[in-house]
Amino acid sequence: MVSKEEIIDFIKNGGAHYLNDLSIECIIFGYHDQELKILLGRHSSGDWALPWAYIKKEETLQSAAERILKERTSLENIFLQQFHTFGDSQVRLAGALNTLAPPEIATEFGEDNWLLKRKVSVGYYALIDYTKAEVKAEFPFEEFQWHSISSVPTLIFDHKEMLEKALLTLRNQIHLQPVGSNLLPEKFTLPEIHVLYETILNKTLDRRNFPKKLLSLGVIEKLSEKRKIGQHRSPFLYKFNKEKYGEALEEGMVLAF
Amino acid sequence: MVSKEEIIDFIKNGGAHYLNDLSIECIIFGYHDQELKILLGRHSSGDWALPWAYIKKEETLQSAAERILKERTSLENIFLQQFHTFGDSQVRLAGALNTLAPPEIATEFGEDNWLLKRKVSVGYYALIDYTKAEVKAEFPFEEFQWHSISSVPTLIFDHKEMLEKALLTLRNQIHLQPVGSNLLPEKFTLPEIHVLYETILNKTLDRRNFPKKLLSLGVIEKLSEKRKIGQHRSPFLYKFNKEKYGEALEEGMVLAF
DNA sequence: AATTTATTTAGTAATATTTACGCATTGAAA
DNA sequence: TTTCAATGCGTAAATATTACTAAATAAATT
Repeated sequence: MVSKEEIIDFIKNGGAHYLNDLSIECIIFGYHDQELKILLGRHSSGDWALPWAYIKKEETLQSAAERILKERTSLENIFLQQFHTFGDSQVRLAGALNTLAPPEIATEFGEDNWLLKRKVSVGYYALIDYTKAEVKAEFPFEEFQWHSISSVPTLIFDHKEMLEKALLTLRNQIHLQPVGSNLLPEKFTLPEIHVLYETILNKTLDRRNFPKKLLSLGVIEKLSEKRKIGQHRSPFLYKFNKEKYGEALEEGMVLAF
Repeated sequence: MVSKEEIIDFIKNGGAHYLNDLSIECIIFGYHDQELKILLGRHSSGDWALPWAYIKKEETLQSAAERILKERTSLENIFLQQFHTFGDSQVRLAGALNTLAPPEIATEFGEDNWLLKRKVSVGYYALIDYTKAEVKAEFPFEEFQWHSISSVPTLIFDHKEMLEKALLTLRNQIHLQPVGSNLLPEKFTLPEIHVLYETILNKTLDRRNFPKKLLSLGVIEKLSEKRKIGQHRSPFLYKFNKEKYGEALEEGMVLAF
């Protein structure tokens, strides 16, 4: 909970502590019920947005992104990737992007207030285990919610474009690095990872051929354990082979889907 | 040619015209004599660096990068790709990165001069036809020279890391998009494109199988024209199929090498 | 003029991977 | 007991990749 005095102080004096020309936006992907989801926050104005924050003058980009992530989800040591820096949209160039700094701020705090300056944004995306995230909001957000990427509400600023670019990057990256270790629980089924890949790639993959590919790489291993799913045959559980997965992340691979 | 007065004005008052927390660095790749080369500039201090500049407050990132490129090579409408934003190295955090602003500037122009502030850098790489570049220098550089990527001089700031990251990005990207259209002349030989790919990938590709791959994609086409190379069999010339090449850039492809 | 040298062209064959697809097993609901 | 549908477990054909040799070429050398 942030008091009004703290908000005013932030607006007036924050420019001395934060980089004035930059912000960080974080696209937080989770996976649940065979849907890729993103974490969105609602401003007090009612607008939905990606998680974002300013960068402290002495803070690295990476640690700033990690801070945002921890503040929103309570998670640490998770997969976090810088993907693009945005600064060219009209909304960013105009410098009128900040719901913290409505028009009246120009009269109350001066036209050269740091919040009225153009903000270039360094975009990161994170892949997290949905079940482990403890979502929490704080100023300037009132609440956060998970949304399926197939039903994203209207987003402010250029956040729609940012989300699209993050998805495109993830979609391309999937050919060069395996994905899933961060999004799935430790033990998962073939249908779960299958649908995850189909969701990211936005295409249909043959249910009988797809597992052969991952197994031939050695990034996943079959367990003897099964999961009861009700009135159908119980699927086997699988886990990631940390060593092979790590090698595939490190050295790259090229997978056509 | 920039006068001393202009330099002083730039140092004193540039902060009102340029983003204070950001710069742009440009890795300009060319290809010549079967070597990948980069364009480097020498500061008056003797240090070698990547081409870089500040971003005007009203300038988009893309047009700033295009401006740097045109100023250095006289070229327009060329392949230019943002690849990573850098800000976390000690040299950048310390804010002591600028050879324009040596220690005495803190006394002469004040410790809060815009040039002494930390600069986060948005990195772009360009792929240009070496034969078309008209290289020219201006303040703060004294001269520019092409260097083979296998014999790069010591670079200031974190420019070595930036170059490495650009190469890595290019190396990864080559699996998702064809490369060469920007680096090779309109007509080229198989050995030329073969060595280009080998140089970027840093691995050996079979001389007999490699062309079949590009031909099977349809991105290159064989001409009936040959190029005399002296005391050996004249190789055929090839050209890019603009349509197929454009499709491969647009829709992506996945090529293992 | 013949021979040499080395680059390039033009393949073939073996192997690996991908693609397409069907049938059997399973397990709760009907 | 039967039904339904998800999952497991394949096989076969098509395609791509990999490994590699020999022929053609063209100026230099003898």
